[in-house]
Amino acid sequence: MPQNKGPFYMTTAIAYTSGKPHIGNTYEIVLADSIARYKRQQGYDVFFQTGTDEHGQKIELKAEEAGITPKEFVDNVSGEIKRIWDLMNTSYDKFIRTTDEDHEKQVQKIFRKLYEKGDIYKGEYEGMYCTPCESFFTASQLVDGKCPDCGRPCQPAKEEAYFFKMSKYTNKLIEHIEKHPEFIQPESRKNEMMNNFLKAGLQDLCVSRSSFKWGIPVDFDDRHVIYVWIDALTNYITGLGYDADGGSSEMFKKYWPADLHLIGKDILRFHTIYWPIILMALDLPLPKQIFGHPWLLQGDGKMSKSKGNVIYADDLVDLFGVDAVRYFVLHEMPFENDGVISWELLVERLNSELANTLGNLVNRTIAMSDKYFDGSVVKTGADTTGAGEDETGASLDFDADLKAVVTGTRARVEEKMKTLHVADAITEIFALFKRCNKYIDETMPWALAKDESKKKRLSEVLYNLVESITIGANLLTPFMPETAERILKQLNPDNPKAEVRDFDDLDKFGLRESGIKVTDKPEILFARLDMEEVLKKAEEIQEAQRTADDAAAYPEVERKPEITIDDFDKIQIQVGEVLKCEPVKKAKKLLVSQIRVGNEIRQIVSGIAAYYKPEEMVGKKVAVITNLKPCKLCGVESQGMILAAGDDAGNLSVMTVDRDIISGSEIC
RNA sequence: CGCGGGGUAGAGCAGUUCGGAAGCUCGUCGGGCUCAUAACCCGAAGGUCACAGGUUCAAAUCCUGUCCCCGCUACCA
Repeated sequence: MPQNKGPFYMTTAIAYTSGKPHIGNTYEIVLADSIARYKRQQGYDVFFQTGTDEHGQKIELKAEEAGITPKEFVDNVSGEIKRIWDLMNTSYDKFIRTTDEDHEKQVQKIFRKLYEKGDIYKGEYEGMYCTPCESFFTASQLVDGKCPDCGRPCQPAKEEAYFFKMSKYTNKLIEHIEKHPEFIQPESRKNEMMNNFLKAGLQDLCVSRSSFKWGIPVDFDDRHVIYVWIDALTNYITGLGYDADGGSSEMFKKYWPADLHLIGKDILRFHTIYWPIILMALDLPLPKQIFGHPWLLQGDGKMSKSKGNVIYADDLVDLFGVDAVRYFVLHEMPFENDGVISWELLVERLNSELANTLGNLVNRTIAMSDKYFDGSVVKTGADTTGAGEDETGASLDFDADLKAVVTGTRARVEEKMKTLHVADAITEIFALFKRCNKYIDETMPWALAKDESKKKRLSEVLYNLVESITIGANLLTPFMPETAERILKQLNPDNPKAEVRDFDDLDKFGLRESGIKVTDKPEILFARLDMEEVLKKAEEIQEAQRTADDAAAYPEVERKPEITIDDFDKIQIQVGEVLKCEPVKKAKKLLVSQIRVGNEIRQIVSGIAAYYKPEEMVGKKVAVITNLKPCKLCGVESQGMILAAGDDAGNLSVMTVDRDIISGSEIC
């Protein structure tokens, strides 16, 4: 056993249970798993936690649509997520659910503790309120002065809510981040957080909701449920057995603070600002590192169900196998930038790296051992030491060169993994396998086999190969555990465990016992796949998705309550002619138009810059709401609103009149 | 003048900290080999290192300016 290097606690984000995770979500758990396995291999006492985040209004609504209780809904989805995590062969030690009883209990205690401490206070949430939705929105969330969810008008209102005093801890957090440059990774993300939030000053955070019920109630005020921040983020400590009243478990004492929170770059703010501040308020040490990984994106445009191009892990596993999918997502992801996945790329990688380089190497090595020595790989000592150089000056000491590459790989992998450059670490391991292929070419075992006097040399060559592959397979274990195991099993079918090495020994050459037999039935590790066949199957999968989601191809619009003609009559819509249109400075999405409505000229700001060029707008006769209260957007006054239709796929069309009609005409 | 990242061969990327012969993987072409999964090995072609200036014996790398892409932030009445 390797020596114990101490505890190592790492987590992934907990997945939100609103639907089945696609391959992009799955990437995170595989990345985390490879790190966890690697750390274990190095000798750390790893605790690896993942799980699901199950509360909130969205889930309440989805459950209602499905006609089941929220709990039934999240049980389903959480089960599905866990199934996919298991399918990907991930070695988490704990799968926490925010609906777990002990988690809920602790969250209530934490909330109470912070309240008693004065860091959470009861205040008034001021904002725009949508009565039917029972929801508050900030002025900036409103869409044309109306509820962004249902589109009905909102009124300014106040409501009781609990707030967390973020501002109290801002300076302390800034100090911490500056003192610990490794705290937020990659570094570019750190700058975003510092510049966009911390230096600008933090507002107090609203940590309760009374607009929905599906959450953990505040135990001393059950009209409120605890909002996501304290509910979800605290899973990292409740999962270990933290107790706000001082009765924390031994596990907690051993593993906290976490060594690594692995999360998507989209939720960095919550993990690098809110979470550390919550911990400070609880007088707990901060996690050592938060790594915001990039995203795995679809090659051909954005993933959407209606396009039928969502890639799910289980479809990929069916076609390629678990380790090929693991290899792909781990190896194809750049460190800071988003990576791309497509069926074509998968096939290409599988064929060239997994089948050709690795699979074929193992196969040919075993085949030769069987053919020439009946599988018995004996170390004879007939090496190339002192072989000198060829006429071009290149070394003929192939063995020394091979061994140098093989034994040096561990250090190179360590170097890359130190900074979580997983893809680069894998590249190093494959360089080892490539070197083996080259060694075969250099030594030409088939030629040695023809000369009885070179039998000893041939045996040594095969031993060196088997030993090199053994080391490579051991290094590969964290990333492709199943494959590594299959390789070792073929190299020593009677006692594969004997070939599992301590990490510390992976820079030593020659530990394999001489004379062990390799398998006499080599199996194909990765079969080459035919691109056309795969694409055909991919098309079938996509077709099935489209069919299943035909209904979803049309936008789902939430029904608004019935209104009378009098209600409608309150809104004045008129035809307006766009005279002039230009971008709003300092705003990417806004255009400001001068619009003739009858005999007056209105200035109207619209969020359509992504869809229309200013010159395209000029001359259009559009529908304009003319009795909307004026307001300022990005410092520019808007006196009304242009009507437009938008769909989920990101298309937008302004409403125009289809015959010539004079500007100012009323629309009703 | 909001903040940050990026623009290097057909594709995907490294190299920029600290200037010193432009590299890796895939693809293409040519050769070698036949143990092996039409696999493996070697070689070649292919780049004004976004653009324009500057510093230097020497710039992908440092400085100045410009253009383009992508995040984050804000405004989507």
